[in-house]
Amino acid sequence: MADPKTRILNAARDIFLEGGADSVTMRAVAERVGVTATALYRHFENKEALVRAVMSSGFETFGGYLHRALRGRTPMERLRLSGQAYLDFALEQPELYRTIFMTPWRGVETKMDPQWNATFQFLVDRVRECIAAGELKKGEPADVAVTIWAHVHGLVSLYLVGACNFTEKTFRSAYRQSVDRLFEGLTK
Amino acid sequence: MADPKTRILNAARDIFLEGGADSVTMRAVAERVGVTATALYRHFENKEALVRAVMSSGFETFGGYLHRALRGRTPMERLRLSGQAYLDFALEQPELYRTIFMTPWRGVETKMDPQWNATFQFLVDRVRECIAAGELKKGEPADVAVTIWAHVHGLVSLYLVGACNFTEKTFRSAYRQSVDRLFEGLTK
DNA sequence: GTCTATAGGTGGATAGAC
DNA sequence: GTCTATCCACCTATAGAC
Repeated sequence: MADPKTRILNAARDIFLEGGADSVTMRAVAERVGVTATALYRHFENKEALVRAVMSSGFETFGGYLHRALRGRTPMERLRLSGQAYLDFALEQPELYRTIFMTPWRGVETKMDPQWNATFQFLVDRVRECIAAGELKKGEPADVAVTIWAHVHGLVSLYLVGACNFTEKTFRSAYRQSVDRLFEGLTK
Repeated sequence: MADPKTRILNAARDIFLEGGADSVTMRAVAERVGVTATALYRHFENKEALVRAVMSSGFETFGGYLHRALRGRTPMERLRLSGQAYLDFALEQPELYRTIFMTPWRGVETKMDPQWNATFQFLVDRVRECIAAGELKKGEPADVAVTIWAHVHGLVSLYLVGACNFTEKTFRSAYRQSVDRLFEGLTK
């Protein structure tokens, strides 16, 4: 924690989580660390580099959530846990979720593309093994994965944008119900 | 068109559609109209009022798209056309779609709430008449409506955020395919 | 590594003349 | 209704002393 660069990164991440991307300014980050804004430039080339570092660490956080799903013992349980992890991440880290999944990526995309692909690939793998096990209808795993991802993302993002006047608890139940409805069509 | 207020509103809307909400500044709008920034304050109390007017007109545009769906002759056709209209709006007015459906509404919500509710109610009505006609499984219309809305919104917003490397054409086909998959579970 | 001083930019908003 | 002049707030970033 003595490492100045780490302290800056953590401060930037905290500010980001509290107030969104716009509230991350060199001044604000510096103030929280307890230095002046110019000091930051010793550790990050410019603001964009700092924000990129914050996002990258956020993506790793997301990856950690997803990874838990691999504890499941059967393909279907791993798929179900993936949906659970996705929901948990969205509700526990809404600002991160918003930035990763609800904001157009201008300029930064090349840097983040591998992480995006890895995420999607994870879901495709979960779907593929369910199809192989005969638990899901036959079909192109990537297509089915898009359907599932879009569905859970749609639910989550409508909730986060404030479209439904749900409390978190009622939303969790609506989420489960809606995903179940989708799976009625996907299973048989 | 002689009406200065209308000219200002149109200029603001154009700038908004071209560059998103952030690019709407009093200076930029004034320049396009051909006046100075201070002149705008004769017609709009402040920037927020101007942006609110832009959003409100955007919502009416969306309403126009949806309204076309009522031309359908059967409940199911009206529901199908609603999905079509939603997709058309998203692809033809992406900046508007992003703002209405993908941006958290801080402060402005009270003003827009009625329009939000009207939109959701429209979909609930389409679902209800399909259930009544026996075309959709029995269930709470509002719940089913959320499922459908979330699904199409999820597809559209993943596309708009750049998550899938689809062209518009391949996306339209993926959209149709995914919605069909959902309806396999909803119909029977 | 961090500071002070400072340059240079964008944006919202008001006062008062015309 | 529109202008000029102006203020204020806030931002990124650099130069050079310590």
